Amino acid sequence: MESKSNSLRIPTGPNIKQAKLHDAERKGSNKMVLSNTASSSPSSSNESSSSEMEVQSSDMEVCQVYANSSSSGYSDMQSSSSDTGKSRDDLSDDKDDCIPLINGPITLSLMEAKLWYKFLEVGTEMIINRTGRRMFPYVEFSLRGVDPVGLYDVIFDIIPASSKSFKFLNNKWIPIGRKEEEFKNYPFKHPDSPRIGSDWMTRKISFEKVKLSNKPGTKAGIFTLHTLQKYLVRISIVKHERDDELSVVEFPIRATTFIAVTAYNNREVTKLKINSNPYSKGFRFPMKRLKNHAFEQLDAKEQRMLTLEDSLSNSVYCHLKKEMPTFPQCPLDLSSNKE
DNA sequence: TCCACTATCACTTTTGAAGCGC
DNA sequence: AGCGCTTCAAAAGTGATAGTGG
Repeated sequence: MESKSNSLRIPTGPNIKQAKLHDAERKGSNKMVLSNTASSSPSSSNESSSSEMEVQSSDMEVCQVYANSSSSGYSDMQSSSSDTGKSRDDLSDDKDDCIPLINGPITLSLMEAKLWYKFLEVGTEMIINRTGRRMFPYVEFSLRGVDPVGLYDVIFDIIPASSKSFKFLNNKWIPIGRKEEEFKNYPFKHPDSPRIGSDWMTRKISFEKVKLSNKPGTKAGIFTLHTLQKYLVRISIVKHERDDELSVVEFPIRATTFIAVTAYNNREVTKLKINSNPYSKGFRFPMKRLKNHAFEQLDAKEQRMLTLEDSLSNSVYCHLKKEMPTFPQCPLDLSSNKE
């Protein structure tokens, strides 16, 4: 077990506990709660003990999702994403979605579950490239039910979600053939690991800076994936026991299932990313870009032909207007638009 | 010809150093 | 000297797009 590096291997063997999760699931939540039950499953321990293990779609059904009745929408995304130093009381607004047991079942509350589900409904795509591309949405969660004085590592991993590779045909992803053999990836330990349980429970745990690549490498926090294959995120809570042994509870998060691509295939995914990712604000007003660049390169006749109406009818902005007819529900951050 | 992939572009946000006042 | 605030430029992020190559 390597303690200093962020790269490590999840131990295998009888100490691994697969999180046994209920099958209830409700959508529309802005947060998702995964909870293990008190008992571990011997039959599942062997199957889940290896990071190389392939998780079939049926395995994902063990994920439990509780609903959050308070849906905060787009405006909450940025405010919640950057705050990792909240006190326990500050996190108490999570209680509707958690089983607030100390020393009881471990509970993991995924933030932005509503956003994750929006992507999941259209088929989440994550861009991968040579240098590594960040995930968006990224994985952030709070933890409950761990031993307050126990020492824990929190580990992020990406595992296959299907034995197939996929192709985008007729506006949907369809399975074709078998997937390629997986690259060797090492689980990524949270930089703050190890910490005692009470520390983990009083903060949001974020893996914002994890990157996805299609070029094999050994840099911590960059996962090498195959394009057109389906993956999902698995979080492991590793407890350091007294006798130097480790016990692990794993949370494969079905809502994070995505297909790795080098360019977006589904226009709906692109629109969702532009709407919700702060770095993509530059694409929310395509007329501005058109005016500044391509438009200037046209001659006068072409400029006249390319009217405002024509360009708007093909723009992302137009799609947004159709989907968001009432201004207050518009996800665009108009206040930050200098023009 | 098709399509996955790459490099580059213009844009925004984030970050950190520098400057300033108290 | 130390602290807090503001400003500004560089770095790092985004999707779009044209070109490349298998």
